[in-house]
Amino acid sequence: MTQSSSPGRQALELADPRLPLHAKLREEFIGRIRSAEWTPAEPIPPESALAGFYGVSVGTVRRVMGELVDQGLLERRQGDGTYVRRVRLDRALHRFFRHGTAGDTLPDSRIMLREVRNVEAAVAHVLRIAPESQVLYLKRVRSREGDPLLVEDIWLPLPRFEAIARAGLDELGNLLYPAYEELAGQIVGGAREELTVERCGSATAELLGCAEDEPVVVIERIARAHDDTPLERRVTRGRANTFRYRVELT
Amino acid sequence: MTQSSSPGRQALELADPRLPLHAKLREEFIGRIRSAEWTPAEPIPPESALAGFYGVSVGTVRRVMGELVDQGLLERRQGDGTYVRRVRLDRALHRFFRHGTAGDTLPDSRIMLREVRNVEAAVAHVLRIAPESQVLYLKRVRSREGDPLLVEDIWLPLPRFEAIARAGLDELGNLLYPAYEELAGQIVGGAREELTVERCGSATAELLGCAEDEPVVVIERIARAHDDTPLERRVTRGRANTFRYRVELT
DNA sequence: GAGTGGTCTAGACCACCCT
DNA sequence: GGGTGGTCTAGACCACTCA
Repeated sequence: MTQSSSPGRQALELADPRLPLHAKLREEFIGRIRSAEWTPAEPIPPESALAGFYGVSVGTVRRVMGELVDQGLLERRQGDGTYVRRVRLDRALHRFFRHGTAGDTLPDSRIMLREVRNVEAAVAHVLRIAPESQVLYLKRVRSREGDPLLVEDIWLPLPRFEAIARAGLDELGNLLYPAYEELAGQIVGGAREELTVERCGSATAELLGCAEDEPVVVIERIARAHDDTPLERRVTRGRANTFRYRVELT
Repeated sequence: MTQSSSPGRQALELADPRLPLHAKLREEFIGRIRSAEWTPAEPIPPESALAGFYGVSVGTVRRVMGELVDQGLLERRQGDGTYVRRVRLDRALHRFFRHGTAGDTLPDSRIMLREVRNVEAAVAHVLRIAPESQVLYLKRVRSREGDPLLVEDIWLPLPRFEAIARAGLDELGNLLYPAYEELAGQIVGGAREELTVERCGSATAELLGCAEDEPVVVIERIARAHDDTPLERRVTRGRANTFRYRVELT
């Protein structure tokens, strides 16, 4: 603590000096995640190394790590290391569409359309890209046991996702986010979803096999990188009578 | 640590001895909350006292307290004490009904009907009471700026909530949970909510001032005490086109 | 001013994963 | 066996709240 010129002390002073140590450390760690200096691909440095580097005790590092784990940014694996966590979509709203007796099996997905387009104004706005940009548009239908369950519209900014435009449709498979990471090097760090209800349009009605005025649940998602760059715009629709969302209040 | 006969050691051995100390302590503390030995009305004993009583270090007590705070069971007030937390309904689903330009102001509520009834089978089941029981039924309309926004059906088991049946309607006021605690001594510790969509029935349509086939969002709630006893069944309905629910995924 | 929770340290020992 | 995270201790000092 007398070594005021150690590298760690120096780095942490960038934050408000009135903040407690653990708060400064947290800012520091979040910065490394945002800047993609730490990625899910490999473990971050061990707690003892970080403590030494920043000139703080291991207990303080552990405390901050624990907070970031609780917050969902990091993931600890005992005996192995601590990793930046991949986004977990267990709680994504579309998982609350239920269909018949089907359990938690993943629906099959089929990409009906993939094309490069000029971006619509509303999509450009939420993706925070220029109005004259181009985007990759995907239309996808997810079904269970042959019955259509969900219809999805997906917009990806170009050229960031050019690899997805070029990839074979079989390479994209059932889950898109791993493909974003492996093919385009884009790591999704989080997402916001909004649920509304509307009456089914004719196009959606045909794909879902339902009446035109039947209520549908609409889930609008914006997925972002750890540094908050919008990565994907997605709108998912499914029949409202197959939807049941559960939440615990404490 | 050599005092194996201290009162604390004894008490903690009730749990699985292979469990780490902090896990046993957590079970112990949760037990005291469930049994209502600790209530929101007064602070729980200070950390130092608990550490002494159980024969563990303050750090271990602090760790467990922190976990219970994160989990929403406890609430710390620096310089004052630690309290059992009252349930927080900030995230209750009905708060995502939006109406015109109105901000976050609480809607006015009006109790249209209050009566003692024989319980319906479905309600008896979720309240876990006998099928021949009686319940207190409330019908409530919540409005903003004079426009009806939500219609609520509420069932409370008797005789547990007899005080609510006898109270003046003005004593119940806008918020029911404080009334449950103050008048009937029933402390709500948590709740589960489920969201579905249905078409508006004629009775609800009249109260909400909308068309009969218009989609409505239905929120079914079961509120429970800390010991898991079901306390309240509530069904809330509002027009689906005023509903927008937002969730962050991490 | 007394008592509470909040911060931070230093270090011992354990449990787990890898190769 | 060597390194990682996990548990637990003991104690110093600070910041806040309340009477």
